[in-house]
Amino acid sequence: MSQEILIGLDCETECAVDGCSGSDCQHALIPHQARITVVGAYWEVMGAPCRRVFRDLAELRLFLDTFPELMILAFNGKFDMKMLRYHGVNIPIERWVEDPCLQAVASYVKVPEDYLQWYEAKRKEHNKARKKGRAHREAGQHSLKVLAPYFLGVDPFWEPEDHDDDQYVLLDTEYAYKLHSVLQTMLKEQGTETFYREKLLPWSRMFLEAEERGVMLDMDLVNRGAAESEAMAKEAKEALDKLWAPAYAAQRLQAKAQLADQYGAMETKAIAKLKVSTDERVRKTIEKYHGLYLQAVEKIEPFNMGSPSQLKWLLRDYLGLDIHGYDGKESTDAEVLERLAAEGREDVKLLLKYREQTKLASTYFPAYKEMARDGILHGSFNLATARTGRTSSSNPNLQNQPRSLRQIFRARPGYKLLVKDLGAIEPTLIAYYSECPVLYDVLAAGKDFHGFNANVIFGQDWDLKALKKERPAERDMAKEIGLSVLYGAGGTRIRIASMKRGYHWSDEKCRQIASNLRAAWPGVTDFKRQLDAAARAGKPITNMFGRKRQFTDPDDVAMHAFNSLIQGTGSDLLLDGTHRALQEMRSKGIDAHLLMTVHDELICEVPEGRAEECDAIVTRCLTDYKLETPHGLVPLTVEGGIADTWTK
DNA sequence: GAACCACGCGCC
DNA sequence: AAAGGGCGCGTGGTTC
Repeated sequence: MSQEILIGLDCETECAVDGCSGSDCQHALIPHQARITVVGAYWEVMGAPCRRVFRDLAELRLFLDTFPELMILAFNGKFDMKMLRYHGVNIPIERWVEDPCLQAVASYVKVPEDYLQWYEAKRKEHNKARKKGRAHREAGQHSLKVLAPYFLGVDPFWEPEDHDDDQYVLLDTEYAYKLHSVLQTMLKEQGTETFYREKLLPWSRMFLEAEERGVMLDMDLVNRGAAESEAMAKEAKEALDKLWAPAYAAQRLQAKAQLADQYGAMETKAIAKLKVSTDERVRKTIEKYHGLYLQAVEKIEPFNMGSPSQLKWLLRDYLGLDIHGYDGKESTDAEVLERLAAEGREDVKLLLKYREQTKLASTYFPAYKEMARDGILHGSFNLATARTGRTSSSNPNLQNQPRSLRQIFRARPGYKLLVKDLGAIEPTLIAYYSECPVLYDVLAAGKDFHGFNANVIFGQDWDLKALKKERPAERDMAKEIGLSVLYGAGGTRIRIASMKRGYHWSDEKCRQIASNLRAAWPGVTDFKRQLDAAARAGKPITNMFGRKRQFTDPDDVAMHAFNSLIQGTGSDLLLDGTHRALQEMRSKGIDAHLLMTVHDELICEVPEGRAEECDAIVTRCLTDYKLETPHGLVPLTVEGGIADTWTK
């Protein structure tokens, strides 16, 4: 058997959409809207560098087929693999075995903040000097642009004007290849290599397949919904235009007066400057500036209710409304508008409706229409963006889809969607890490966590079993406040939550409630203190999956260490469980696919006939972690089930 | 015209 | 002592 050899590959892509001229065009990132211009390859034989450039993908395919001992190293390989596989180079995902980007994610030693800032300054300098070609975008802490100069000590490098330059693609590939061995040594020393190899890499492969599979949309619903939201937004706007016509007129008058002042001043100045001040010259000057004034009046923009600053003027200055939020700051956000609407402002109700519908009509429906190919939406999932270790999603972001639109996401014919989410995962993990006896008791005994908080907040001793039915409003408020305080919120947050519901509690009372809640979870408060101290001392914080994060700025620790640990662990637990479930389903010959994850939720597509079986496997894999504490195991729970669409 | 920022809002 | 955190995207508005 021939020995495996690592080969670094890097794809350069460009926008392949006819007539696209968008400056912030993302098409080069979307397989079916991109073209691969060139692929660079770099490897070493007995320490000697070998380089090769492929412009013909058939040639690359032949090359890879001919040398099966070549295993692939690629920086953010999910992207390159996706591009290559989409464009006909059918590389099995198992052949992608190294990814320096994921190594950098696993490493708790990061590129320092001041280096990033230095690089940022360099980048801006370069962009300014650039004559043509695309500007360089901000480089994140896990980008090759930053990692290579920092860890390899090479100069910052920039893409050439002609994008398929041989030298450039080879440089990229070589840096990725060399970065790999530097980081490999680092990860070994840190004890993070296993996390990289056994967790991040398999997860990234898992997302590669999820992205390739994509999720089916009900395009009839999309088209209907798009038309409907546009119509409703238009309707709300027209009604508002009528109600606010006097305000628009006033704004216009004000703008005209301002222009009159402005041009009047210019006119006076010009007349004063006249060398020969004949009546004729003066008359001409006046005519000139009056003409300019009239031109400017023509150009006065109509009132734009999409502009927060204009809205502020209308609501506050013209209508005389109080637009202070519960945090004391002026704003036109939903919180302020909802208060005004509750006070009976019909126009503000319409504005809220307008906002809601324009959000759908400008953000979500267009994305479905433009980004779905053949009715299938292929989002992208990123393991290297969120500092906590959560995944993020983009192009489009599948993790912020409005609940009201989720029926658009459907299972393919013959399949079902298996939608499962981890129940109260964050309180569960807080109980595990903090070993707080009270929190453990509430969760282990299946008591009502929010009801418990309601009693603390209202100073009552209500029956926990009956509270959900008898005092839903109080429980709902406790849900918001209790979780917030557990995550670190204070009195301000409580004031906001209570004022929203019509309470008028003093700052002092709110601070007292926050303090009472912290005292109600003594273990949590202690643990947070200890964790903060460790983080401030620069100690890397390790979670149960081997993910490590270090804080280098002691001032940045407040709340971050704790939230990062909890969020990151929740995310890791979901991904790990999902990955194991998929392996098991595949090993049983089930044609199951992951479609997406949303932090504590997964959506799989499973064959109709085996959906129950899959449900059982997923449920078991998500709950079989042993969350041991001195008081016993903290139970993990899973909710959700089998459906045709993404709804519960 | 491009880059950047603030705001607002969808989700967890 | 006090403090929620994490994302991506569209729009308006400013600046170079």
